[in-house]
Parts: sequence; C-alpha cells; structure tokens
Amino acid sequence: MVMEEKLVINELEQGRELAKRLMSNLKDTSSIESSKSLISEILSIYQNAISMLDDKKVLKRSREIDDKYSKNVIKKRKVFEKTEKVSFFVGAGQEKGSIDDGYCWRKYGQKEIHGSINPRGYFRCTHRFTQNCLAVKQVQKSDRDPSIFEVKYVGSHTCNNTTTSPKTPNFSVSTFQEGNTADEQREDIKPTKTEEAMMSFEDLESKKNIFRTFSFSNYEFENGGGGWKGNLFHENQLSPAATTSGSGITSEIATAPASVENSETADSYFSSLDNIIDFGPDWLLSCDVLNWWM
DNA sequence: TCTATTTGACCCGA
DNA sequence: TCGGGTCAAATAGA
Repeated sequence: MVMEEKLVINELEQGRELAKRLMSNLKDTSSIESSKSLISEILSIYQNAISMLDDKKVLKRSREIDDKYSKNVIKKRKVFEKTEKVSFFVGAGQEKGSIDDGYCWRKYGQKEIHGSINPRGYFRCTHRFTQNCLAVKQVQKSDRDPSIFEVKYVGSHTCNNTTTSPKTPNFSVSTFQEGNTADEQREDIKPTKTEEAMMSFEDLESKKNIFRTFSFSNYEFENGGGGWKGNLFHENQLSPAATTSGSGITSEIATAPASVENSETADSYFSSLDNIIDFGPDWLLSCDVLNWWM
C-alpha cells in the first residue's frame, strides 16, 4: 500500500471515529452545538480524503488520454481501478439516464447484459471532450424490482459545468463485496454488512439543515430476505415524509420528523448506527459517493 | 440544422 | 471464446 493510500485511509478512519462520537452526541439533545462541530469536521475529513483520491485519478486519467490519442487507439477500453466504482440504487420515477444528479450526461451505448433481464445504459459526461471530464455512469433497471435503477458511477467529474448545482438524488446506497461475480451478488443480494444508507439532501447547498433530512438505515430484508423494497426510495418517496410504502425501520426513518434529535424514535434510529458507521473497507473504497454532497 | 439517442460493430480483458 | 465497454453511423426530435 502506497503512502497516499495510507493517508486516505487514516483520514477516513478519523471520519468514522467522529461519526461515532456524533452518534453519541445525538442521543444527548443538549449537545447540538458539539454535534454541529463534529459534522463540520467529518465533512472536512472526507473532503480531504476525496481530494487525495481525485488527485491520483486525474493524473492517471491524463496519462491514459495522452496514451490513447498519441497511439491513435480509438476503441481501447479504459481500465479503471475497482475503487473508482460506486454502486447504488436510485428510486424510480426518474427514467433511466435522466436521473437528475445535477450533471449533464450523454448516452453513448446500451448493452444486453448476460444473465440480466434489463439492458444496461452507458452514459458519459457531456463535457467529456470540452473539459476532458471522464465521469461515466451505468444505469440498469433492477431485475428484482423494475421500479429501481441500479446506477454505477465510474470516476468523478472534473468539469465545472452542471445543469444546476451538483445535487444529490434521493437514493439508497448499497455497497457490494468486491470480487463477487454478478451472479453471486444476485444470489446473495444483501449487502455484506449493514451498509445501506438512505439519504435525502434537500438543502445541501446551504448546509444549514444538514442532517435534518439525513438518516441512515439499518439493512433489513423484506419478507424474510426477499427484497429491497422496504429500503429503497420509490418515486413516491422522493419526499420521504410522504412515504407510505415500505416497512420496518426504513419506513420509519423515511417519515421521521425533521428534528431527529428531538424525536422519541431518534434513539432507536441511531442505536443501529454502530453497525452502519462501521462501513468497513468496501464502503471506504466507495467514497466517491461523497462527491454528491460536497 | 443541430443535438441527443439508438444500435450494430468493433475491441479488449478475462 | 465470450462478455462487456466503447465507437460511430443512422435516426429521431426539437
């Protein structure tokens, strides 16, 4: 492991520790100011870690592009590191490819995927050629629940242009064990740990009310392990407060009062954070997801 | 006419 | 050899 990677991991571990302290603070309604301070620290640490990773990626990609064009290799497939891939599920109601994450995407291909019912769409940043932005995303409708789109982001944006300011769709994050085959993942579709986070970022620009609409959820199977429905944002869940579907803790969180710290049920929500915050390496490798709210 | 999408072909890695 | 990612010509739509 190179020095930079150790530094990044160290940063992320600090963030995790701070998050744990934050969890404790949130159980104590008298320590709101302390919690706000911790949140700022956490965001700063994650930003540092992401910047470190991005610096490395930008350099690597610049070399890839130089190689590509200098050798006139037009169709050479880029090989990204596994750590650049992030998988998460986005609620339906936003048709494939039009999931509004604030960036401009252009579809450049679609493929039938072996073993999957639904084709996978390939999108790249509109500013790929004007600003050399190599961000790419893949969108595929879930085989298990057609109302769900699985979106994989490869690389992060280096462009400045967005349709609006970059924003986060309401989404449910799930990380999978790296190295598993697609079939293995389908066979054992649950996350390897309690790694699912449900988030709503309605007002991230101001960041004033961060965490008012932010919640983590413990992983839960519906019908004894049968599916994701209870944990996913469906189109009627774009406004979590209006959620009526789903069951268990997920649904409760979706309808949780804005002021979680004062909620009677807040303790029960955050009592499960020990499991969630202990994301483990897979989650740490997926921190591109943080770009959404930075 | 311009821009985005579709789709078959091409290419590479496993 | 196969599966998946990308290209680019054809097509659609504003």
